[in-house]
Amino acid sequence: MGTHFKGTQDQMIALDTYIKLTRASDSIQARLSNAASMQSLTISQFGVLEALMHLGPLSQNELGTKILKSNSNMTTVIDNLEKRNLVKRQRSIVDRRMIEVFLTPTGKDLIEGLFPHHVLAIQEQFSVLTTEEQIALGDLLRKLGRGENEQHKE
Amino acid sequence: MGTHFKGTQDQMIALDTYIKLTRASDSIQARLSNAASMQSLTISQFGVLEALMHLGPLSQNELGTKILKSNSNMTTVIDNLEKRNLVKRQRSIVDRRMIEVFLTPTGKDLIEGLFPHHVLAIQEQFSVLTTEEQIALGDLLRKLGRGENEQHKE
DNA sequence: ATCGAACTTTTTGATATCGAAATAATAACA
DNA sequence: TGTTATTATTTCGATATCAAAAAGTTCGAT
Repeated sequence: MGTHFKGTQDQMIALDTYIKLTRASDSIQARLSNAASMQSLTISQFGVLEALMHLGPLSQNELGTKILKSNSNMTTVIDNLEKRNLVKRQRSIVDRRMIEVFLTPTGKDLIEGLFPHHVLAIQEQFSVLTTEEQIALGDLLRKLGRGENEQHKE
Repeated sequence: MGTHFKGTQDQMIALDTYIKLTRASDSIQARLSNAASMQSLTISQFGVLEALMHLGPLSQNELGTKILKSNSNMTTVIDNLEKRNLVKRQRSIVDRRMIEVFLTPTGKDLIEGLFPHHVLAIQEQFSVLTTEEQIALGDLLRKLGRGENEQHKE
């Protein structure tokens, strides 16, 4: 147990697992960020391009929901993608509050070229685990991500 | 499988597990950031104060290693903690390249007051998993965080 | 038809985060 | 003893990230 904390057994295990979760996620993220498959895209930029590739044009709000980022952050990320001519904005005709974000041909080519390499990089990162371990891990993470125990409305 | 990607079975599982890892980590982080136990501290600020509380004075470089952040980032984080009088810098006498970072009395009181609540918040987040599940999860995450398969020097 | 609630995006101001280059100090070694 | 390599921190410029407030749009309910 890598901690200097003295509490109940239950607390120590939770704290230890939390530290491992953070470290594993940060480490994987850092390794993937440096991978050639990311070119000069950030994780969020990559996530936006990937969502547009798989799902077609989306509003900024929808994109934010997909990649778990705030709306104000989406404005910034889309700004930077637009500067590089990878996406285009277009006010929605049906609901003028929304802005539809599209891949440009350049953006489409880029993400379609990078994505397969990205998958290979991920596959390699996870190759330290067997298929069964990955599935078991995914199950535990899913429970954690959903976080069902919500009886704490302070 | 929540993905729109067609690849080998192995790739799809790795990609799916990767997405779950990212989402679980982001979700937990976001919930803890909003918890009362964080007061107005960021995750990194909290991590620095916690390390200093448990380990005593450390150099910025050591702190960066502990919380997995770059040296230049540590300069910024320590700057902001210093502004709020929670830590103090002092050039090391033995090696004048280093800066020792200390908790001020205010900083010490703050982190000692917050830490137990932080542990409770983490314990609650992880209570969706049994003790055995948390231990199993920790084992898988440890392997992943270490990332042994390093035969990819391009 | 209008008023107010709800929704989408932007702006603003603060902090985080990195890599690269600059600066300063120590260590290695010839 | 110099000279070079290494190490620790800072600065700079770019991007990310959030919450809160502002601005514009739509919707609901009268």
